[in-house]
Amino acid sequence: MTTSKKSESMPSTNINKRVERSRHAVLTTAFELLGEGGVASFSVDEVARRSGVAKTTIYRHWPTREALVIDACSRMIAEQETPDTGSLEGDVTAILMEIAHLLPTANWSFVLPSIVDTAERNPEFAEIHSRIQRGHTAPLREVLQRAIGRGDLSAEADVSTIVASLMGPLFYRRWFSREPIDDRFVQAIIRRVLASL
Amino acid sequence: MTTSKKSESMPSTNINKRVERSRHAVLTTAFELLGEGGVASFSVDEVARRSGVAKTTIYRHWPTREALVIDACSRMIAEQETPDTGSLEGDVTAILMEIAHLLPTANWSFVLPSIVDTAERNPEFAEIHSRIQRGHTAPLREVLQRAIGRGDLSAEADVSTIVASLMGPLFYRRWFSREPIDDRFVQAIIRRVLASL
DNA sequence: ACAATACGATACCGTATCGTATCGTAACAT
DNA sequence: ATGTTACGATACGATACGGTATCGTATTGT
Repeated sequence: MTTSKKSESMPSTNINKRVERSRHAVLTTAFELLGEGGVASFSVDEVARRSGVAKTTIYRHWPTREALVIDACSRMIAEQETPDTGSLEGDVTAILMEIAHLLPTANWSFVLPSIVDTAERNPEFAEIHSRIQRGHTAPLREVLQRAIGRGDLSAEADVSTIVASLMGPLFYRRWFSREPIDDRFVQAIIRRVLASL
Repeated sequence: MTTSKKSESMPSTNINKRVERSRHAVLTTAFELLGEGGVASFSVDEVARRSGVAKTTIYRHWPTREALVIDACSRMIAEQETPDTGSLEGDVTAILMEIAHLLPTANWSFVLPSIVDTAERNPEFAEIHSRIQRGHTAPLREVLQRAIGRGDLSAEADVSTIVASLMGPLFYRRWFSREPIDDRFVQAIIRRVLASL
Protein backbone atom coordinates (compact mmCIF):
# COMPACT_ATOMS: atom_id res chain seq x y z
CA MET A 1 0.00 0.00 0.00
CA THR A 2 1.17 3.47 -0.72
CA THR A 3 -0.37 4.66 2.56
CA SER A 4 2.10 2.59 4.54
CA LYS A 5 4.98 4.57 3.13
CA LYS A 6 3.21 7.83 3.90
CA SER A 7 2.33 6.91 7.46
CA GLU A 8 5.87 5.76 8.01
CA SER A 9 7.59 8.83 6.70
CA MET A 10 5.14 11.27 8.30
CA PRO A 11 3.72 9.77 11.46
CA SER A 12 2.71 13.04 13.04
CA THR A 13 5.74 15.23 12.63
CA ASN A 14 4.47 17.74 10.12
CA ILE A 15 1.08 18.36 11.65
CA ASN A 16 -1.51 20.35 9.82
CA LYS A 17 -1.04 24.06 9.82
CA ARG A 18 -4.43 24.43 11.42
CA VAL A 19 -3.32 22.39 14.37
CA GLU A 20 -0.22 24.48 14.83
CA ARG A 21 -2.17 27.71 14.56
CA SER A 22 -4.70 26.59 17.12
CA ARG A 23 -2.09 25.32 19.52
CA HIS A 24 -0.12 28.53 19.28
CA ALA A 25 -3.13 30.80 19.69
CA VAL A 26 -4.34 28.87 22.72
CA LEU A 27 -0.95 28.70 24.40
CA THR A 28 -0.28 32.38 23.87
CA THR A 29 -3.64 33.34 25.33
CA ALA A 30 -3.22 30.88 28.18
CA PHE A 31 0.14 32.32 29.10
CA GLU A 32 -1.21 35.83 29.00
CA LEU A 33 -4.16 34.82 31.14
CA LEU A 34 -1.88 33.19 33.70
CA GLY A 35 0.03 36.41 34.05
CA GLU A 36 -3.15 38.31 34.82
CA GLY A 37 -4.89 36.04 37.27
CA GLY A 38 -2.54 33.26 38.22
CA VAL A 39 -3.26 29.56 38.15
CA ALA A 40 -6.33 29.79 40.36
CA SER A 41 -8.48 32.04 38.20
CA PHE A 42 -7.46 30.35 34.99
CA SER A 43 -10.39 28.92 33.03
CA VAL A 44 -10.68 27.15 29.71
CA ASP A 45 -13.80 29.13 28.84
CA GLU A 46 -11.89 32.37 29.15
CA VAL A 47 -9.08 31.06 26.96
CA ALA A 48 -11.64 30.06 24.36
CA ARG A 49 -13.29 33.46 24.50
CA ARG A 50 -10.07 35.43 24.12
CA SER A 51 -8.22 33.24 21.67
CA GLY A 52 -11.16 32.73 19.35
CA VAL A 53 -10.42 29.02 19.42
CA ALA A 54 -13.49 26.98 20.28
CA LYS A 55 -13.53 25.22 23.62
CA THR A 56 -14.17 21.99 21.75
CA THR A 57 -10.93 22.44 19.85
CA ILE A 58 -9.00 23.16 23.01
CA TYR A 59 -10.18 19.91 24.51
CA ARG A 60 -9.15 18.14 21.33
CA HIS A 61 -5.53 19.16 22.03
CA TRP A 62 -5.37 19.07 25.81
CA PRO A 63 -7.23 16.38 27.69
CA THR A 64 -7.89 18.56 30.70
CA ARG A 65 -7.55 22.02 32.12
CA GLU A 66 -4.56 20.96 34.17
CA ALA A 67 -2.71 19.79 31.08
CA LEU A 68 -3.18 23.16 29.41
CA VAL A 69 -2.05 25.09 32.46
CA ILE A 70 1.01 22.93 32.80
CA ASP A 71 1.82 23.30 29.14
CA ALA A 72 1.50 27.08 29.37
CA CYS A 73 3.63 27.21 32.51
CA SER A 74 6.35 25.23 30.82
CA ARG A 75 6.74 28.07 28.35
CA MET A 76 7.78 30.20 31.29
CA ILE A 77 11.17 28.60 31.75
CA ALA A 78 13.58 31.46 31.29
CA GLU A 79 16.44 31.06 28.90
CA GLN A 80 18.99 33.40 30.30
CA GLU A 81 22.35 33.65 28.65
CA THR A 82 25.44 32.88 30.63
CA PRO A 83 27.90 35.79 30.56
CA ASP A 84 31.64 35.31 30.40
CA THR A 85 33.43 38.46 31.55
CA GLY A 86 36.49 36.61 32.77
CA SER A 87 35.97 37.38 36.44
CA LEU A 88 33.55 35.85 38.89
CA GLU A 89 32.41 39.25 40.09
CA GLY A 90 31.75 40.41 36.55
CA ASP A 91 29.72 37.32 35.70
CA VAL A 92 27.69 37.39 38.89
CA THR A 93 27.02 41.09 38.50
CA ALA A 94 25.81 40.63 34.95
CA ILE A 95 23.48 37.80 35.93
CA LEU A 96 22.01 39.42 39.01
CA MET A 97 21.56 42.78 37.34
CA GLU A 98 19.57 41.19 34.58
CA ILE A 99 17.38 39.33 37.05
CA ALA A 100 16.93 42.48 39.10
CA HIS A 101 15.72 44.33 36.05
CA LEU A 102 13.46 41.48 35.02
CA LEU A 103 11.88 40.93 38.43
CA PRO A 104 9.53 43.93 38.42
CA THR A 105 8.55 43.65 34.77
CA ALA A 106 8.81 40.15 33.33
CA ASN A 107 5.64 38.20 32.84
CA TRP A 108 6.91 35.16 34.70
CA SER A 109 7.44 37.20 37.85
CA PHE A 110 3.69 37.61 38.11
CA VAL A 111 2.96 33.93 37.52
CA LEU A 112 5.67 32.45 39.70
CA PRO A 113 3.97 33.04 43.07
CA SER A 114 0.97 31.21 41.74
CA ILE A 115 3.11 28.26 40.72
CA VAL A 116 4.92 28.28 44.05
CA ASP A 117 1.60 28.19 45.84
CA THR A 118 0.19 25.42 43.67
CA ALA A 119 3.42 23.44 43.92
CA GLU A 120 2.97 23.42 47.67
CA ARG A 121 0.26 20.77 47.29
CA ASN A 122 0.47 19.54 43.70
CA PRO A 123 3.40 17.28 42.71
CA GLU A 124 2.99 18.03 39.01
CA PHE A 125 3.43 21.72 39.64
CA ALA A 126 6.26 20.99 42.02
CA GLU A 127 8.00 19.35 39.08
CA ILE A 128 7.39 22.34 36.82
CA HIS A 129 8.51 24.68 39.54
CA SER A 130 11.69 22.67 39.91
CA ARG A 131 12.42 22.97 36.20
CA ILE A 132 11.79 26.72 36.22
CA GLN A 133 14.04 27.09 39.21
CA ARG A 134 16.83 25.12 37.56
CA GLY A 135 16.49 27.38 34.54
CA HIS A 136 16.79 30.48 36.67
CA THR A 137 19.86 29.35 38.54
CA ALA A 138 21.67 27.58 35.72
CA PRO A 139 23.78 30.57 34.61
CA LEU A 140 24.74 31.35 38.19
CA ARG A 141 25.76 27.79 38.88
CA GLU A 142 27.78 27.72 35.69
CA VAL A 143 29.82 30.83 36.40
CA LEU A 144 30.46 29.56 39.92
CA GLN A 145 31.69 26.24 38.58
CA ARG A 146 33.89 28.08 36.08
CA ALA A 147 35.35 30.12 38.91
CA ILE A 148 36.14 26.92 40.77
CA GLY A 149 37.79 25.60 37.62
CA ARG A 150 39.91 28.73 37.38
CA GLY A 151 40.82 28.52 41.03
CA ASP A 152 39.07 31.79 41.79
CA LEU A 153 36.78 29.91 44.10
CA SER A 154 37.57 27.17 46.58
CA ALA A 155 36.56 23.73 45.39
CA GLU A 156 34.95 23.19 48.79
CA ALA A 157 32.64 26.15 48.31
CA ASP A 158 28.99 25.21 48.68
CA VAL A 159 27.50 26.39 45.40
CA SER A 160 23.95 25.84 46.59
CA THR A 161 24.46 28.07 49.62
CA ILE A 162 26.04 30.77 47.50
CA VAL A 163 23.15 30.69 45.06
CA ALA A 164 20.69 31.07 47.93
CA SER A 165 22.73 33.96 49.34
CA LEU A 166 22.64 35.77 46.01
CA MET A 167 19.17 35.01 44.70
CA GLY A 168 17.40 34.92 48.07
CA PRO A 169 17.65 38.64 48.87
CA LEU A 170 16.43 39.60 45.39
CA PHE A 171 13.46 37.27 45.48
CA TYR A 172 12.77 38.36 49.03
CA ARG A 173 12.44 41.96 47.97
CA ARG A 174 10.29 41.15 44.99
CA TRP A 175 7.68 38.98 46.68
CA PHE A 176 7.99 39.37 50.44
CA SER A 177 9.14 42.79 51.52
CA ARG A 178 7.96 44.27 48.22
CA GLU A 179 10.67 46.89 48.27
CA PRO A 180 12.20 48.25 45.09
CA ILE A 181 15.35 46.55 43.87
CA ASP A 182 17.84 49.18 42.80
CA ASP A 183 21.36 48.66 41.53
CA ARG A 184 22.90 49.71 44.80
CA PHE A 185 21.05 46.95 46.61
CA VAL A 186 22.17 44.33 44.12
CA GLN A 187 25.75 45.48 44.36
CA ALA A 188 25.61 45.42 48.15
CA ILE A 189 24.44 41.81 48.06
CA ILE A 190 27.11 40.79 45.58
CA ARG A 191 29.88 42.53 47.48
CA ARG A 192 28.75 40.97 50.74
CA VAL A 193 28.66 37.44 49.36
CA LEU A 194 31.82 37.55 47.28
CA ALA A 195 33.82 39.10 50.09
CA SER A 196 33.08 36.12 52.28
CA LEU A 197 34.37 33.47 49.87
CA MET B 1 -37.38 54.23 78.73
CA THR B 2 -35.42 51.58 80.59
CA THR B 3 -34.07 50.25 77.34
CA SER B 4 -32.10 53.41 76.74
CA LYS B 5 -30.05 52.79 79.83
CA LYS B 6 -29.41 49.21 78.80
CA SER B 7 -28.35 50.05 75.27
CA GLU B 8 -26.04 52.73 76.63
CA SER B 9 -24.26 50.58 79.17
CA MET B 10 -24.01 47.54 76.92
CA PRO B 11 -23.92 48.57 73.31
CA SER B 12 -22.14 45.55 71.98
CA THR B 13 -19.21 45.10 74.30
CA ASN B 14 -20.20 41.95 76.16
CA ILE B 15 -21.44 39.98 73.20
CA ASN B 16 -23.38 36.85 73.74
CA LYS B 17 -21.37 33.77 74.44
CA ARG B 18 -23.00 32.15 71.46
CA VAL B 19 -21.58 34.80 69.17
CA GLU B 20 -18.11 34.34 70.51
CA ARG B 21 -18.34 30.57 70.21
CA SER B 22 -19.49 30.78 66.62
CA ARG B 23 -16.86 33.31 65.65
CA HIS B 24 -14.10 31.25 67.21
CA ALA B 25 -15.24 27.97 65.66
CA VAL B 26 -15.49 29.53 62.23
CA LEU B 27 -12.15 31.32 62.38
CA THR B 28 -10.34 28.23 63.62
CA THR B 29 -11.78 26.10 60.85
CA ALA B 30 -11.12 28.80 58.28
CA PHE B 31 -7.50 29.04 59.29
CA GLU B 32 -7.11 25.28 59.15
CA LEU B 33 -8.73 25.19 55.73
CA LEU B 34 -6.44 27.91 54.44
CA GLY B 35 -3.46 25.84 55.46
CA GLU B 36 -4.71 22.89 53.46
CA GLY B 37 -5.80 24.47 50.21
CA GLY B 38 -4.68 28.08 50.20
CA VAL B 39 -6.82 31.10 49.47
CA ALA B 40 -7.99 29.84 46.09
CA SER B 41 -9.75 26.68 47.17
CA PHE B 42 -11.24 28.25 50.25
CA SER B 43 -15.03 28.06 50.36
CA VAL B 44 -17.63 29.17 52.86
CA ASP B 45 -19.60 25.99 52.34
CA GLU B 46 -16.63 23.91 53.39
CA VAL B 47 -16.09 26.02 56.49
CA ALA B 48 -19.74 25.53 57.38
CA ARG B 49 -19.50 21.79 56.86
CA ARG B 50 -16.41 21.36 59.00
CA SER B 51 -17.11 23.83 61.76
CA GLY B 52 -20.70 22.79 62.28
CA VAL B 53 -21.67 26.44 62.13
CA ALA B 54 -24.46 27.04 59.64
CA LYS B 55 -23.59 28.96 56.54
CA THR B 56 -26.36 31.38 57.40
CA THR B 57 -24.66 32.17 60.69
CA ILE B 58 -21.32 32.70 59.00
CA TYR B 59 -22.86 35.27 56.71
CA ARG B 60 -24.38 36.96 59.76
CA HIS B 61 -20.86 37.65 61.02
CA TRP B 62 -18.91 38.23 57.82
CA PRO B 63 -20.53 40.05 54.93
CA THR B 64 -18.63 38.16 52.29
CA ARG B 65 -16.22 35.35 51.65
CA GLU B 66 -13.38 37.82 51.21
CA ALA B 67 -13.98 39.32 54.64
CA LEU B 68 -13.75 35.91 56.27
CA VAL B 69 -10.57 34.99 54.44
CA ILE B 70 -8.99 38.27 55.37
CA ASP B 71 -10.01 37.86 58.98
CA ALA B 72 -8.56 34.37 59.08
CA CYS B 73 -5.34 35.50 57.43
CA SER B 74 -4.93 38.23 59.99
CA ARG B 75 -4.66 35.54 62.66
CA MET B 76 -1.52 34.40 60.90
CA ILE B 77 0.59 37.30 61.99
CA ALA B 78 3.39 35.67 63.92
CA GLU B 79 4.17 36.92 67.36
CA GLN B 80 7.78 36.04 67.69
CA GLU B 81 9.60 37.02 70.83
CA THR B 82 12.64 39.23 70.58
CA PRO B 83 15.66 37.60 72.21
CA ASP B 84 18.25 39.56 74.18
CA THR B 85 21.47 37.62 74.43
CA GLY B 86 23.65 40.68 74.71
CA SER B 87 25.41 40.21 71.40
CA LEU B 88 24.14 40.87 67.89
CA GLU B 89 25.28 37.48 66.69
CA GLY B 90 23.51 35.75 69.54
CA ASP B 91 20.27 37.59 68.90
CA VAL B 92 20.33 37.05 65.15
CA THR B 93 21.17 33.39 65.58
CA ALA B 94 18.28 32.88 67.98
CA ILE B 95 15.83 34.57 65.63
CA LEU B 96 16.93 32.86 62.44
CA MET B 97 17.14 29.45 64.06
CA GLU B 98 13.58 29.73 65.26
CA ILE B 99 12.39 30.79 61.82
CA ALA B 100 14.38 28.00 60.20
CA HIS B 101 12.71 25.46 62.43
CA LEU B 102 9.29 26.96 61.84
CA LEU B 103 9.56 27.22 58.08
CA PRO B 104 9.01 23.54 57.26
CA THR B 105 6.34 22.96 59.89
CA ALA B 106 4.36 26.06 60.83
CA ASN B 107 0.88 26.45 59.43
CA TRP B 108 1.54 29.95 58.11
CA SER B 109 4.37 28.68 55.92
CA PHE B 110 1.79 26.79 53.90
CA VAL B 111 -0.57 29.73 53.60
CA LEU B 112 1.95 32.46 52.90
CA PRO B 113 2.57 31.60 49.21
CA SER B 114 -1.13 31.83 48.67
CA ILE B 115 -1.23 35.28 50.26
CA VAL B 116 1.81 36.40 48.29
CA ASP B 117 0.13 35.29 45.10
CA THR B 118 -3.16 36.96 45.93
CA ALA B 119 -1.40 40.12 47.07
CA GLU B 120 0.11 40.38 43.62
CA ARG B 121 -3.25 41.58 42.29
CA ASN B 122 -5.40 42.38 45.33
CA PRO B 123 -4.62 45.50 47.38
CA GLU B 124 -6.45 44.22 50.44
CA PHE B 125 -4.26 41.16 50.55
CA ALA B 126 -1.23 43.30 49.83
CA GLU B 127 -2.04 45.15 53.03
CA ILE B 128 -2.39 41.93 55.02
CA HIS B 129 0.81 40.62 53.51
CA SER B 130 2.54 43.79 54.53
CA ARG B 131 1.39 43.41 58.12
CA ILE B 132 2.49 39.78 58.23
CA GLN B 133 5.84 40.74 56.84
CA ARG B 134 6.33 43.47 59.41
CA GLY B 135 5.50 40.93 62.10
CA HIS B 136 8.07 38.50 60.79
CA THR B 137 10.88 41.01 60.59
CA ALA B 138 10.11 43.03 63.70
CA PRO B 139 12.40 41.09 66.06
CA LEU B 140 15.24 41.19 63.56
CA ARG B 141 14.89 44.91 63.07
CA GLU B 142 14.79 45.45 66.80
CA VAL B 143 17.99 43.57 67.57
CA LEU B 144 19.72 45.38 64.72
CA GLN B 145 18.61 48.73 66.08
CA ARG B 146 19.78 47.70 69.54
CA ALA B 147 23.16 46.79 68.09
CA ILE B 148 23.37 50.22 66.50
CA GLY B 149 22.50 51.75 69.87
CA ARG B 150 25.29 49.77 71.51
CA GLY B 151 27.72 50.76 68.81
CA ASP B 152 28.12 47.15 67.66
CA LEU B 153 26.76 48.19 64.31
CA SER B 154 27.43 51.28 62.26
CA ALA B 155 24.65 53.82 62.35
CA GLU B 156 24.89 54.03 58.58
CA ALA B 157 24.13 50.33 58.20
CA ASP B 158 21.16 49.70 55.94
CA VAL B 159 18.87 47.65 58.15
CA SER B 160 16.54 46.81 55.30
CA THR B 161 19.36 45.36 53.23
CA ILE B 162 20.62 43.33 56.15
CA VAL B 163 17.18 41.92 56.79
CA ALA B 164 16.90 40.89 53.15
CA SER B 165 20.35 39.31 53.30
CA LEU B 166 19.37 37.24 56.31
CA MET B 167 15.76 36.32 55.62
CA GLY B 168 16.06 36.06 51.85
CA PRO B 169 18.18 32.92 51.70
CA LEU B 170 15.93 31.13 54.21
CA PHE B 171 12.74 32.01 52.37
CA TYR B 172 14.44 31.16 49.10
CA ARG B 173 15.15 27.64 50.26
CA ARG B 174 11.71 27.11 51.67
CA TRP B 175 9.66 28.21 48.67
CA PHE B 176 11.92 28.43 45.62
CA SER B 177 14.77 25.95 45.68
CA ARG B 178 12.83 23.72 48.11
CA GLU B 179 16.01 22.52 49.71
CA PRO B 180 16.16 21.53 53.37
CA ILE B 181 17.25 24.23 55.80
CA ASP B 182 19.70 22.77 58.25
CA ASP B 183 21.54 24.54 61.05
CA ARG B 184 24.78 24.62 59.12
CA PHE B 185 23.13 26.55 56.33
CA VAL B 186 21.63 29.10 58.71
CA GLN B 187 24.96 29.59 60.44
CA ALA B 188 26.71 30.02 57.10
CA ILE B 189 24.28 32.79 56.17
CA ILE B 190 24.66 34.53 59.52
CA ARG B 191 28.43 34.33 59.47
CA ARG B 192 28.54 35.65 55.92
CA VAL B 193 26.33 38.63 56.65
CA LEU B 194 27.73 39.60 60.03
CA ALA B 195 31.31 39.35 58.80
CA SER B 196 30.61 42.01 56.21
CA LEU B 197 29.27 44.64 58.62
C1' DA C 1 -12.02 16.46 -7.48
C1' DC C 2 -12.33 13.93 -3.24
C1' DA C 3 -11.87 12.04 1.12
C1' DA C 4 -9.95 12.78 5.63
C1' DT C 5 -9.65 15.69 9.25
C1' DA C 6 -9.64 19.65 12.09
C1' DC C 7 -12.53 23.23 13.27
C1' DG C 8 -16.56 26.35 15.17
C1' DA C 9 -21.07 26.82 17.18
C1' DT C 10 -24.15 25.39 20.18
C1' DA C 11 -26.26 22.98 23.44
C1' DC C 12 -25.99 20.32 27.27
C1' DC C 13 -25.01 17.88 31.98
C1' DG C 14 -23.12 17.84 36.48
C1' DT C 15 -21.14 20.20 40.02
C1' DA C 16 -19.42 23.82 43.05
C1' DT C 17 -19.94 28.07 44.91
C1' DC C 18 -21.70 32.67 46.56
C1' DG C 19 -25.11 34.80 48.77
C1' DT C 20 -30.23 35.25 50.25
C1' DA C 21 -34.73 33.96 52.12
C1' DT C 22 -37.59 31.52 55.21
C1' DC C 23 -38.90 29.42 59.34
C1' DG C 24 -38.75 26.99 63.45
C1' DT C 25 -35.87 26.42 67.66
C1' DA C 26 -32.63 27.13 71.36
C1' DA C 27 -30.05 30.24 74.26
C1' DC C 28 -29.94 34.35 76.58
C1' DA C 29 -31.21 38.60 79.49
C1' DT C 30 -34.27 40.67 82.66
C1' DA D 1 -42.08 33.77 82.53
C1' DT D 2 -41.32 36.40 78.55
C1' DG D 3 -39.46 38.72 74.87
C1' DT D 4 -35.21 39.25 72.29
C1' DT D 5 -31.61 37.49 69.85
C1' DA D 6 -28.66 34.25 67.64
C1' DC D 7 -28.76 29.99 65.67
C1' DG D 8 -29.53 25.69 62.47
C1' DA D 9 -31.72 23.53 58.58
C1' DT D 10 -33.23 23.83 54.26
C1' DA D 11 -34.19 25.51 50.09
C1' DC D 12 -33.35 28.54 46.52
C1' DG D 13 -31.43 31.50 42.59
C1' DA D 14 -27.65 32.93 40.00
C1' DT D 15 -23.37 32.18 38.13
C1' DA D 16 -19.24 29.92 36.62
C1' DC D 17 -16.80 26.20 35.30
C1' DG D 18 -15.19 21.42 33.55
C1' DG D 19 -16.01 18.42 30.20
C1' DT D 20 -18.95 15.94 26.45
C1' DA D 21 -22.00 15.39 22.41
C1' DT D 22 -23.67 16.72 18.03
C1' DC D 23 -23.53 18.53 13.58
C1' DG D 24 -22.44 21.27 9.81
C1' DT D 25 -18.45 23.66 7.65
C1' DA D 26 -13.83 24.81 6.17
C1' DT D 27 -9.22 23.40 5.46
C1' DT D 28 -5.93 20.25 4.09
C1' DG D 29 -3.24 16.62 1.65
C1' DT D 30 -3.33 13.70 -2.36
